[in-house]
Amino acid sequence: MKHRKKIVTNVTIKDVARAAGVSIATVSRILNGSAGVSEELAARVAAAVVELGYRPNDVARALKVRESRSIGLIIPDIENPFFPALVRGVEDAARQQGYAVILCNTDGKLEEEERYIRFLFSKQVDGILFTGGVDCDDSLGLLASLPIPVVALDRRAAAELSAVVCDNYQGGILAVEHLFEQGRKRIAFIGGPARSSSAIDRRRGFLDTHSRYGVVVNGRLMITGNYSFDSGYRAAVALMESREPFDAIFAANDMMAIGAIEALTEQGINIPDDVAVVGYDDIRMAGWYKPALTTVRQPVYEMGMAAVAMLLDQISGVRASACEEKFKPELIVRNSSGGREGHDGVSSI
Amino acid sequence: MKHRKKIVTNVTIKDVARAAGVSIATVSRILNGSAGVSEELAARVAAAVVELGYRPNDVARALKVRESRSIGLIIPDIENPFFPALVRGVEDAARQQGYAVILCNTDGKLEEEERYIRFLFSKQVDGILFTGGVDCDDSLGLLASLPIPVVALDRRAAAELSAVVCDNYQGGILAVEHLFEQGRKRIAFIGGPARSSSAIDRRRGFLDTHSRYGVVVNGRLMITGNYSFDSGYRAAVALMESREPFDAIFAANDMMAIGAIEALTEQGINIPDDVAVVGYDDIRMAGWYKPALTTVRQPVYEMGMAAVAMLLDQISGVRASACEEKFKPELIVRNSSGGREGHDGVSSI
DNA sequence: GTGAAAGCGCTAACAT
DNA sequence: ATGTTAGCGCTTTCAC
Repeated sequence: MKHRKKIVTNVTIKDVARAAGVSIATVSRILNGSAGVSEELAARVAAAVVELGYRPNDVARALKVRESRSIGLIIPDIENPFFPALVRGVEDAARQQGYAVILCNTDGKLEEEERYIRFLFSKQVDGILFTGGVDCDDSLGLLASLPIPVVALDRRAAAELSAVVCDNYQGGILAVEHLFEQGRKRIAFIGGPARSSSAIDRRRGFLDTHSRYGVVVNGRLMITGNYSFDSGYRAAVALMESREPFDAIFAANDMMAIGAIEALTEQGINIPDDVAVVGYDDIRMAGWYKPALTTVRQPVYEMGMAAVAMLLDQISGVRASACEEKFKPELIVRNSSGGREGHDGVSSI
Repeated sequence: MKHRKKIVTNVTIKDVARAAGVSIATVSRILNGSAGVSEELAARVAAAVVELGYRPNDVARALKVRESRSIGLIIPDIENPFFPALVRGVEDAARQQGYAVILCNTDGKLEEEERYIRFLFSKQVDGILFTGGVDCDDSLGLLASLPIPVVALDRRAAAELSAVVCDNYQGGILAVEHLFEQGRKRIAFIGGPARSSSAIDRRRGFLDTHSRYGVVVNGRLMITGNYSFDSGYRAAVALMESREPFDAIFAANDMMAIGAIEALTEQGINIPDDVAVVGYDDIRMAGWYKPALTTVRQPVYEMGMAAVAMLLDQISGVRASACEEKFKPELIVRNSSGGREGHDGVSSI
């Protein structure tokens, strides 16, 4: 461990100016790379800076220039395996531009969302990245009322807000087409919360693909879950108890798919021989699970990065109007659907 | 969506004062709940606040009182399944006290750690929660040189820093005792990075328990990994190639345990009949994996909360000197070690 | 009980 | 090219 002087009192731009024998304006100019400063003074100031261990006070700067170089990131729950990659994408992009990201977990609760929105506003964040819960319309209204750029993540653009999403409709199509190609005809659907835009779009993809293939959907094979393991488990139990025959399940996320598989397996039903299962998201566990889960991948990390880029464009005024960036989902075929990829070993990690 | 007025210009304490017909000092007193303000003025100010939609500017307050009510949280990688629960614990505790948390991913790289430490210092965070990489001694030195409270997380307290840890030595003991109780005698060890304090302590628990049971350790059964799935996989391959007989593996984290099981299973080795496996951490996947993983759980969420409590104590000056809080690990018996818990279904979720 | 005023550390006119 | 100064929004003495 290198020895370092303990900094006791915060050293300010004033101290640097005194030490270098210049005015604070000159120090500020040099620090900010403004043009028109002599080599000599620049050197003297630079020396004083390292000598004193000076670091600019960002909150003073923020107060002066009305820009905190920080953004808020509101998500339901970092412990939900869908979010870490998203957060990492956001953080990487933000850091690259010198922005701090303040993380906010709301559990999708409206009151927490609004609490955090106000909190972030007080903190003077330059923008907010928002992934709300199912009933986030009120929050979106509050966001729209604030004079801060906002981009919605993984939620369809509402009102005049920008958004970064993945094409959930297309994802639903991908899943069902794959199942049809495997020769499955009676596909059960375990959906997400009724009002969630992602859930709605995936469901629409499911239904439309059936029409397009001329297959009639059995409504009793459609169940609504809430994206949790438990709801997937319960959905599969309900499916079995209904005694409606089915040879496949498309679950609107991986957690529910895994929950369903657990329930099915406990009853001696073989995956994929008896029932093929396709999930959604391609969370990390999907590749390790037995059977390895066929799923629809969203480029979550990239979406996080894109959202930051869009937000910063808005902050800097490059982009004024609301816009939507839509990513393409990708079908990842593994064992649970009986796809031909076969055993999914270490190579998939 | 409720209708809300779009706030165009930021309204300041001055506007509120004018609207309420009082001085800004009075507004400030009322907002901060200072004693000695008349009911009447308080009401008038409160009315003006809602009328104008006023929200205090935290960065001005921070500049004035030299306290930003934000803390930095430095971790290697939020995508590592160990960290989400930690981060959530930190965030929940921080929010409860009105603190914002700035998330920083370093990938355990020294340069990123130092970059972020300086960044956070400039941002005037009131304290830093630090989980460094393997070689974080330099970072710890830098941290110690700053006039900001710091608590190390999941790392043994170095220098004069406070720390929140889990008893890794005890965890190692738990794992090995369990394996001995299952009648296993030839236990392989897949350890973490040589200089990581957690890895060292778990290893020490492994070794000491052997001595205590009078079992001599076969050095060729001890392999060093880096906490990744791949390194666990490779370790198991090396173990098999060594042709040393072994009937159990204690891996210093769950990812390596799972990697090892994949490698073993591919060679037709049955878990737990041929080889019992115990992991460490109890990441979420451990309960879902097949076979469900016996592991040593750390109370990660609680550790995150405790770290915030300790940090805030230090910030407020309640606690001046460095201290260490050590949590107890817990053995979670599942199928991979042949423990008697039997099938681990939905109940474990 | 209330107000006037100083000043936190910085940037950006403006003046020289 | 460099210095002087006002002021960002707030809290907090200090007077009254």
